Amino acid sequence: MKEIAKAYDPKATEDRIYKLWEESGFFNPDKLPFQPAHGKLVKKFVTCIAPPNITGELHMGHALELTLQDIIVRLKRMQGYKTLWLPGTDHAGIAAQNVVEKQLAKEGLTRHDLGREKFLERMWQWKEKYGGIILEQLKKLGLSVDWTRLKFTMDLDYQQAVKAAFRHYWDKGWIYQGERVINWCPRCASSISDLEVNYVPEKGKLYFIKYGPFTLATARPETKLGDTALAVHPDDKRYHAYIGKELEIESVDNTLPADQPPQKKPIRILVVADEAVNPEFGTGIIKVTPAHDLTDFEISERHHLSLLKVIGEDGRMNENAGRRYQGLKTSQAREKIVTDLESLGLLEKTEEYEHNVGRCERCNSVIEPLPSKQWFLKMKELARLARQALDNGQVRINPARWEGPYREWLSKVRDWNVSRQLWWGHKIPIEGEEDVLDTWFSSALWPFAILGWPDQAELDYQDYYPTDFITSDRGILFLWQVRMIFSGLELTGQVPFKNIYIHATVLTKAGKRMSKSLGTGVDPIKLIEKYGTDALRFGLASQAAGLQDLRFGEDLMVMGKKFANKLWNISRYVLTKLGPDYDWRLENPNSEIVEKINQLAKQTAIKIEEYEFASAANAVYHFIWHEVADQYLEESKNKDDQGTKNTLAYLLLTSLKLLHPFMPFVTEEIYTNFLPDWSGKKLLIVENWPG
RNA sequence: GCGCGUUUAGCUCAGUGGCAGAGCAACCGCCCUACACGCGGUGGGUCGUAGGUUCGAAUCCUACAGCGCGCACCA
Repeated sequence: MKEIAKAYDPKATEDRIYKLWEESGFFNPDKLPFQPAHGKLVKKFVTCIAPPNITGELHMGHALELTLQDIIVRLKRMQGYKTLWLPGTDHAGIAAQNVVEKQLAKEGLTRHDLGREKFLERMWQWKEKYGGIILEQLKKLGLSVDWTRLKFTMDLDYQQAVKAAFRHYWDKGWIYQGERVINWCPRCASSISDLEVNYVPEKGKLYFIKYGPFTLATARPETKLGDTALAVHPDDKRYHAYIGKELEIESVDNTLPADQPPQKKPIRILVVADEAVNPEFGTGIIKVTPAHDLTDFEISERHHLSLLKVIGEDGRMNENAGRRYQGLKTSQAREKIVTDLESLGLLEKTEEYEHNVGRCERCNSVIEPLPSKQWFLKMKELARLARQALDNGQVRINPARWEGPYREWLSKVRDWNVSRQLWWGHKIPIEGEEDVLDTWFSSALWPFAILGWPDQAELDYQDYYPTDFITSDRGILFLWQVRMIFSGLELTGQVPFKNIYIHATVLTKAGKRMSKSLGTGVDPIKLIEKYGTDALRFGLASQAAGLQDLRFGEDLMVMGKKFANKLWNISRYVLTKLGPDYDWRLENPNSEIVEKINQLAKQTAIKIEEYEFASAANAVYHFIWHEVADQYLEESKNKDDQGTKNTLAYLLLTSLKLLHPFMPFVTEEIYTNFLPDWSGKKLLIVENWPG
């Protein structure tokens, strides 16, 4: 028997043990010592690594998510399931491109200076470097993923999947090109998704402008130049007489040069009735600027109004704004037109006002809604499929409270703008088309694209699709999970996974969001260096209770570290007590505490499967520490009979198994390196789950 | 505006109808040959507020408040 150190040392252990697992091949389900002949279901797990962030480092949210997933994966493997967890990275279109563009900016360059080809080379270099760092960090977390199947969303075979999916939608007639109002980021020079716009409250002004007989309130007077109608609520009696009429009103003459004094100009404008107008707000009448407001655009579609684009994709007023305003930034144009209206007596008053301004999630620029020629995917049928999957129980969301938002999102979803004016991504597979697809279009194919789809004869696809489970942060339920569900249903005829677990959000001790830019981020790798991976994993799991967000403090790490050490010393004691000649080939001994730990094993498995991680972790902690160590071990000190020895051996072995999903390193280290060899001993990672 | 979550010991949180719990922190005593990353012990809570249901409420219902979040609006 080897000499066992007095304290557990994660640093001397973790990398060595991880290598042992990798060399064993057991992360690969096809190489497991058991194959599914023994009648159990083939069980699969598939996940994607969330897109790398700016620095390419994992954050605490990843650490929690991946730990919980690995707990389930390891449990399932020990239960004898053929278990696959396939690692990979996402090319993260706009986010990744922005990072590299920022790098370039430091060198005084833009992507246009490099040209498309050179720029993409830079992107690939960046991907190799930071994608690689992320993958190393996954190993540090101890994740039991199958590295032989590593995927990237721009691998060649993945590109084939993207093309096949696009082709499928195209053949169905669901892809169309349209000049529609979308969220435009002038800095990224691309359309962005509704979900990537952050609305932040900002102080602004509300301008009350005279429109003939009415006074209208607007926060964006410069869009007045793009007005094509006025709108009131159909039930608003105040304005019944005007509905359907075309009014002649005074406006500002935008054809004059900027340096001349402003003059009035008569314009004609139609009044329409539309439900979208809130009669309570302001004067109950709105100006309709279809080109630069999403709501207005929808009103214009209902009433077949024309669309006048006055703001260009560079965020400046264009030729339609008239030569008086052309070329000005929207903020400058706003000042100018307010001054003009004021001197013409068309501005009634100005009020201070707090409203929400849409900003680009990636670069914080103010979003300009504007009409743009983009590719769209019709969502009606896809949304129906996704809703149906939840209704008929094909897919379950846990905690169930997320079902409401899921349904709500689907009921309101607009057609999906799938084109992006970026360089980094999947090119839209249409002749002569320069744009790329929204990152989420390819991410939506992940569970089946990684298994060989569209080639349905592919063995992995046949063996491992559909998958069973995915876990995720709440933030990407709509961006990702919903889209995987409808893509899976439409393209493969099956839900891509049966269960979604939405885990808690990791907050700072003060209850704030963890964010690198706010300086409230915590680096899990640093915690691992300080406390060990097992401590981090156990600390997180012991607080992962589902509904409640997790306020993170290092005391959790302390608890985990102490517990790993406690287990280590329980092992030292038991091994010393049993001595080198003890015969480990034994059946379950009969005793009360053996009954109890077997029960605990059953309960623990059930709790993990029901995502009761904290409850599972704490029950195991309490039992091992207080019942096994404080009571049984203490009592055993005065005993020397065979029954006690057998019980001690069984308790140790079972404790290692129970804790292995939570604390894989210390348990495997004790099992493989300190337990004597006996027939039937293998790696703990593929030991059978007790009970 | 609509909705969701949350409020329990100094801190972070379990506990979902039957005597208030854990970890950390605090205090007292212990290096007892597995572990001082430990052992034994102590103190500490009107379970957010008000009402209701019940033999019995931290737990179920209603209202209110604080904190957090989602969706919508954002003219």
